[in-house]
Amino acid sequence: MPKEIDTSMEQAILLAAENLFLTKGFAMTSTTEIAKAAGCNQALIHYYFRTKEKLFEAIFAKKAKIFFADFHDIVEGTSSFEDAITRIIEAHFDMVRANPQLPFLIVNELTTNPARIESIKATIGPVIGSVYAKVEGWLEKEISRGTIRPTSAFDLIITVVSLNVALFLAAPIVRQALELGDEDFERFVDARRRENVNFILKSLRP
Amino acid sequence: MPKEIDTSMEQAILLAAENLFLTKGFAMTSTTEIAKAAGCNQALIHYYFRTKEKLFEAIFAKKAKIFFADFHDIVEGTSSFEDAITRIIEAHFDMVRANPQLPFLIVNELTTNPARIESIKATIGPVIGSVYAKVEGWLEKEISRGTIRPTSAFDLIITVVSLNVALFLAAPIVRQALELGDEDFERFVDARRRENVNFILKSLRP
DNA sequence: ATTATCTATAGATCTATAGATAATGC
DNA sequence: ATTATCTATAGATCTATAGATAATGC
Repeated sequence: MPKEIDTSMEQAILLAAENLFLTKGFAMTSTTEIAKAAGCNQALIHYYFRTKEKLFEAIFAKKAKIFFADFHDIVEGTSSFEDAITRIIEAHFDMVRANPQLPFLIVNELTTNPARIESIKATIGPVIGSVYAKVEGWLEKEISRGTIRPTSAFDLIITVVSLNVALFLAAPIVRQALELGDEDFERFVDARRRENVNFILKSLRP
Repeated sequence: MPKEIDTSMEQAILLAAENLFLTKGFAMTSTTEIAKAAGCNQALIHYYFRTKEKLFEAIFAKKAKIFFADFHDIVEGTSSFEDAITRIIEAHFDMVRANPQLPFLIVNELTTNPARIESIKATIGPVIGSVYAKVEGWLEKEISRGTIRPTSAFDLIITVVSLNVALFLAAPIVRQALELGDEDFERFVDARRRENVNFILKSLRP
């Protein structure tokens, strides 16, 4: 027996707000617009969330957590180093691909409102810390074995995230500039997924 | 005899608007705010630029051109391939570093207002095309010589831009999360400049 | 005379709240 | 009784324009 879908208006507001914030950012989205998309009047948003800011924070915290987490599961069950690195790059890539507007939202809101960084630090700090420790352990072992060149976990992680995230930040631009249809665009993304893995593995050779 | 600095109010408005748009984006900046920063009243902005949108476009077109251009000069006077690639990566990096908020503005405005992409395509298209052709020529020669592994100019360019730009998009976040002071941050940026070049050169080995 | 700058204001938002009414749970 | 939803509106913007005044160039 599947759980009933929550059709409460509170959920409808959250969903509508999520979509709008993701595509237009905080400043460009009005509560009137959210209400219209959710199918209620504008006052109800304040009944449930008190302010637009609080509504945003509820969504942002949840989304940021999704974006930065999910690694614990991936990092488990490693075989060879190459395999482990490949899987972690691909997992990160797939997560960004499943939430393609999220990097934009995160960059946008953390840049324009730095105070938010502190508030999500407590949530995501431990996750990043644990991934970092794991990657560092792998690297040290492989470097001492001579199977890869000396590299810091810090630089490797920044490189992975940069390559994966930049693609989706630039996606709307690349897509329109190159006039790619849906299929062409998917092919392009697939190719870059392989290329990112390839690039990183090649760069790690001793 | 140095040329007189243009102290006209029109220039003051452009400058003030540039700073504000770069740090806060289009939507979050009001014309009242711009006027205050420029030292005039809000009506004068409309006297010179008619609408806030047109003022933004004047700034955006100029900045986007700076950002995408500047390569012609760099690409000239090449020696070895490795040297040429190194210089082009570093030149791009330095350009982003000199305009660290620009990637944010470009991503922000081209994502929320895709119509703008068309309008800057004519300006930057030729620049990119010429860089692309040059890089492609280099790659073909080196690949046939066996000095680098097979790679497309397209992928290489995307990789360079991704690594260089992502750093500055994430800079405010990284900086606050890691609690870096000005000096620490500069060291971090310098290290990444070397690492980006290093990473790309290593990845190109046959 | 022409151009630059100002004051004042219209008209269109937008967020948030007060207070009325409808729906729900005991 | 309590919770959910609505209507109406206050108060604070914000962009853009009209029309007055000051500065400049001939």
